[in-house]
Amino acid sequence: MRILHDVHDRDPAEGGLRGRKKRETRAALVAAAVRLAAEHGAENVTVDAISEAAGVSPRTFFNYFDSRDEAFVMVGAESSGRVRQAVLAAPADVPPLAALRDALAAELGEVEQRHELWRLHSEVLRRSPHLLARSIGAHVEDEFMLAETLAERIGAGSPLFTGDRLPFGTAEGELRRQALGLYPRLLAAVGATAVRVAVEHWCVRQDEATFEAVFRTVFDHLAAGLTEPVVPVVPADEA
Amino acid sequence: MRILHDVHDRDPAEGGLRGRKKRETRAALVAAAVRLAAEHGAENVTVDAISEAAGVSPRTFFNYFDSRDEAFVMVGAESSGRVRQAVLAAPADVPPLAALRDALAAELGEVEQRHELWRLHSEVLRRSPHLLARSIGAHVEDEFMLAETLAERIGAGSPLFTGDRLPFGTAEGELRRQALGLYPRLLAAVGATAVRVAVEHWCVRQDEATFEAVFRTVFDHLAAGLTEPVVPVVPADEA
DNA sequence: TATATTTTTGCAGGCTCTGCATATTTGCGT
DNA sequence: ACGCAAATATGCAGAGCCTGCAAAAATATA
Repeated sequence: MRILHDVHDRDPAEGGLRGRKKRETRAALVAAAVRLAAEHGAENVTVDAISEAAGVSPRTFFNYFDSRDEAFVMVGAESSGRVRQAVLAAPADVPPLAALRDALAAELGEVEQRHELWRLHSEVLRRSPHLLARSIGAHVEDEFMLAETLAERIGAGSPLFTGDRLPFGTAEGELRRQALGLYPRLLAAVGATAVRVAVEHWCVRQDEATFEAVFRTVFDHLAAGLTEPVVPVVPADEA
Repeated sequence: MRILHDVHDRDPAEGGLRGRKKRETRAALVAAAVRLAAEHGAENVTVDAISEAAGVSPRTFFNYFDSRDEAFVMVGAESSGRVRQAVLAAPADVPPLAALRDALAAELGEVEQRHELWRLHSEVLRRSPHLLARSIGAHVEDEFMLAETLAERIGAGSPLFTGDRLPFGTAEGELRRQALGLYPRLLAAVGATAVRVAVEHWCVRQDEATFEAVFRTVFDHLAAGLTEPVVPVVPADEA
């Protein structure tokens, strides 16, 4: 099922010493970047400082990221794959939107507790809206891979799904993108948007409602066709 | 009703020579940037080249944009305001989602013909996915202003709407953002996402359907609560 | 151990972006 | 028309971002 595109298409789950060290270095760079940004403000953190904190040379930094800002934003890199896996694993009779909702909820629930790095990350994004914009754009690629997975889940039978990293921005990536239906694409994009809105809204009003409640409300709105709510959202009679 | 925040909060519709020249310069820079990018590829266009083509100094470029990429992305700057105006002008009995759909459709219809610059712009975004990501993030601010307008339209009665440029990334902007309800925020974000998906899908399959058809299909999906379509979207029996 | 492949690193150099001082332009009252 | 005040444009210096290239170090393989 997997397609080898060229020499650079190595096994992403490489188990050898090489792959392990690469993952460690990437994680170390992200952690250093986020921690330094949380302390000094993102715009005051240089590539040299991040590299030194991670124990590599400044030149190596750019072997891992295309720009400095990317290091501040690549915190949820592994989440994308787990969400796609959960979408595929959902029972067959669950409608697509619900499958997506549950997959996202499960991932967000885990992520919320597991890594304390996420708190710092959201802190950094709040203090640097410039990075929030960057973060949204950075996940466009994830969004399209999710669309492929949803297409497979629905049974649109995309034979193009491979599970490997999408060569975003390449001619071949464009070809695969073309073959995708409109509905899965929309579902993936709206799902990502829903998560973003829920997170933003909750970050700003943490004391008014739990994240789960906000998240569920958002997807209720979507399932209701975005009709105007007659009662203010999250009414008291929910209990 | 308007709130003066500080010295920099000038009248955006300034009619004098100053305001006119500023708008002209900004438009000249955007046009030069897009044209050069369409010809040589965005990554091969320097700030010096853009500035020279627009007839200003390189230093002046950065008085108008925070980064070089911003000039490639600021093509639809005036659209945002017209959409908000159209949302407010919709008849009172039109549901929010439909009002938003019609406002966006009207603007997209005008934009599609008026400026030939848009063709070049989409060309540039296709050839530089890096800029597509940037573009999405760049319109987060527009999205929030739209949310404010939708809140006013719905009658949630946001007394915070002022119509002026939102001071994005400032403490005061955060405060205004907090006071906004979840539903208008979601509606604005999903609307922007819908436009993006429709444009992306249509750009890639221009020969299969008109943009209006794709756009209408997307909003039909939204109104239907994103349920799985039983028939492939845009079925033949539509005619 | 010897060889091939991959990754890291240093270095040179161009480009991006900012702060500051200065010159130019515009708004406005006289 | 003239002059003052405010806004804008410009030049310059300097820090930082990012890339290509070639050599060195680390890793895989035989």
